[in-house]
Amino acid sequence: MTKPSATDSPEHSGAFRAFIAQKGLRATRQRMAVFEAAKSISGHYTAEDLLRKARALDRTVSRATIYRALPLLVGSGTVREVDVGRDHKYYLAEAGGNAFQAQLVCEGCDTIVEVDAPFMEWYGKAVAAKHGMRPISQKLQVTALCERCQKRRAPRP
Amino acid sequence: MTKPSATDSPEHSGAFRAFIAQKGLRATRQRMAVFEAAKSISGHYTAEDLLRKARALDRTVSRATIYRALPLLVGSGTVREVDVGRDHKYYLAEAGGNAFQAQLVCEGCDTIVEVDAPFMEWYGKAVAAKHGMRPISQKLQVTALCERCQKRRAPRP
DNA sequence: GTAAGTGCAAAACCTTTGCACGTCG
DNA sequence: CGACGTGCAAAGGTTTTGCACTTAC
Repeated sequence: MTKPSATDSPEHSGAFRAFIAQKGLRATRQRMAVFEAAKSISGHYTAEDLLRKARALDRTVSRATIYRALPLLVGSGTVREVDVGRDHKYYLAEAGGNAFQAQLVCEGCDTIVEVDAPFMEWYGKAVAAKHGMRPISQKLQVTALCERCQKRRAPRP
Repeated sequence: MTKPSATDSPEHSGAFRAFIAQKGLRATRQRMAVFEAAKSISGHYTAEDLLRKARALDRTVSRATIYRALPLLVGSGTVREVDVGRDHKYYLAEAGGNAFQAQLVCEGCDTIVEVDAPFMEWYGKAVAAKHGMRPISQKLQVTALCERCQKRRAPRP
């Protein structure tokens, strides 16, 4: 049943290798381990999660290397950074389609749901333009309670 | 020319006094100084800014008191918290009209512009409902470059 | 060979918290 | 008086950084 997963396809690192080469950087063992780890995690994860995964591939990966590699992963489009104002940032493997996405965050369990919201992109650009500003990025975040958390916690008397 | 400002009207603290009394808390000298300071600052400010202003009114106000008072100011509707993912949070005296506002943030100088975006509120609620979640709050943030920063920094070769 | 990269540990940074003392009601 | 509030300073927790050693190219 398990059809060949894309996770272990070595050629997937091509774009990333090209990105770092073009910047005059080096494809070190640790860097590539972080890259592979980042691609292998599904859903949102923290820097600490990534460290664990990367260490499973290469024991020598340190926390500093994770934090130094993350901007490269983001810059190369491998990973997206998701900051929902929690104590730590989240990261997410970038899907193929680059549709603009909003984040639905459950206040009870911190679960994050990515939601396509193409209209937001248009709206954000319009707002920036109206103020004479050149738009760079936009972010819509909806805090809510998921079904499970609605039942678990009474909304307070 | 200077028409009587609302800043020094003592009765403006009424709502805040009622809020803390209703919670069984006390209207201490320091707490009220922080309140007055918060109302006197126009535009966005940090906790540190607030500390300076409050100390100008009452030298005994400490940083801890600022951080302990801020949730009360927010809870009473005196102040709005604005978190745009920078190193520190910003605060803003709550205006009368409670229209939903988006934040336009200049990436170059960190200036924040509040923009009315009532449609966003509706949109956020709809997104949450579509996923069976009960909406609590939403936040739209547009990162951009203001005119001055567009000229100052070349977009990098 | 040499400049970039790495691990380690300490630093940085805003914010929170423990404690003993003050003070509002 | 007694609980709530305060100042001080130290702790917290993620991310960054300085330094000497490695390593990719």
